[in-house]
Amino acid sequence: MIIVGSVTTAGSRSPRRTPRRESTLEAILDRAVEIMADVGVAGLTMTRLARALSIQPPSLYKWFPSVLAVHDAVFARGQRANLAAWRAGLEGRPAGLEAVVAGMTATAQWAVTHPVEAQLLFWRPVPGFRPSAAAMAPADELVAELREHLGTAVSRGQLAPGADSADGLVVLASLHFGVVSQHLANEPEAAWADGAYTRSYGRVTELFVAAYPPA
Amino acid sequence: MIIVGSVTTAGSRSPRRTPRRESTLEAILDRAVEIMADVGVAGLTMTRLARALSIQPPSLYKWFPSVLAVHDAVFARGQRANLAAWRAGLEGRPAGLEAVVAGMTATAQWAVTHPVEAQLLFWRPVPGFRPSAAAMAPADELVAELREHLGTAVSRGQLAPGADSADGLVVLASLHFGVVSQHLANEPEAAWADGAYTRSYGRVTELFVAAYPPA
DNA sequence: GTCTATAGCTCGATAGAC
DNA sequence: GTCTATCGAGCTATAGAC
Repeated sequence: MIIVGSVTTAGSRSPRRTPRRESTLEAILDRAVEIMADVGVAGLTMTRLARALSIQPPSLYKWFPSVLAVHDAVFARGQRANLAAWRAGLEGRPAGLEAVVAGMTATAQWAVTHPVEAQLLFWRPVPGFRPSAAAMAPADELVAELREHLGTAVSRGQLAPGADSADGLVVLASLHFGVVSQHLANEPEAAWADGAYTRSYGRVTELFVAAYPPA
Repeated sequence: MIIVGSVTTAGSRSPRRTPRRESTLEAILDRAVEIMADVGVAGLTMTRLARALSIQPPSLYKWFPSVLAVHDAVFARGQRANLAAWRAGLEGRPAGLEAVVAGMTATAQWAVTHPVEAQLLFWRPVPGFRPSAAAMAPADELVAELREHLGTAVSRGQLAPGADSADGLVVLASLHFGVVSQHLANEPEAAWADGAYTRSYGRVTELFVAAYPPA
């Protein structure tokens, strides 16, 4: 009775989502992230995870059908958290450019404080791992909301037309992930306020406005 | 008699660098890169490498003392090639901004056409692998030359003062690696002219000029 | 849902013959 | 500088008792 794999048995009458089960799963994923922080994102194994949980490896297969399913679950939880950070960041901000700036900054800060998840989400460091469509869904939502706010910014004259096009997203993503990637690769230990790259994150939005200057 | 490891025995009278030996080493590294392309940068193993070379794993230890030494050799060769690409790119260009643009574009193109080496050089995808100082040396040279050209650009009034500061390098690196990282993570198969990110690489330098506009 | 036992594989690396 | 043989370890995953 596996509920975490990509295929779930429709119509099963087994209890799938009890609070108890949910919190156990969370604890397992917490440990998995700790291990990835220790030995690298690609270094997670069922044996190591079991050892960290003080259980035997076969017991893990009651929760996850394979080690890649664990990766997928960490990935999915990371995407949900990143989306939540984005939404929390723009909460209370007026729609448009201000919301974009606040939201992007919030996701950048989330990435910096969650380097393991960020590597898993934004690079491809694990051979053989392809995130499931369900795990990717929050990312699609985030992009849709971002694009909506960019459209608002354009219609309010805060950005030039085209800022909300596919091209504009490419520019914004390059600027954003440029800072995040450089931080993760070169000074992952540094805090947001201390990192050479993160410290100047504000330039990301400044330069994006420079790329799409309002009339 | 290992010559590839980080420690070399000074004063040995054995032939260290015959052309024959050199070309064998190149062939081994070529295969290593092929394997990394297949199974991921972190998926290189001595066993797989030996299999690809149609030799037995113990034979490999005559050339490399460990699998991490192979990683280091691929890394070192990549850094040398990247530096060569940079220098070839700015050859014949006038010193200053034009040279910076040409050189950066050339290294970006090198990275896109050598995704395996680029991942190894610019991310940290292999648990336990730390490049040796010798392998890093070409990167330091490149940065020094880049900084020199930025200084020239400033003194010629092509960029605002500060473009050649540590801060300016941070901005330029973020812009540059933003495009490269997004390309490698999202559309590594796409050619330079076809990729959504690489196609607009020209914006990198445009935006850098926007960040440090001449008076 | 935990365990023991185990199959079957791959791995890094070494010893030592040729 | 190639090989065979081998050690000791790690790994994924399954079978089946409790």
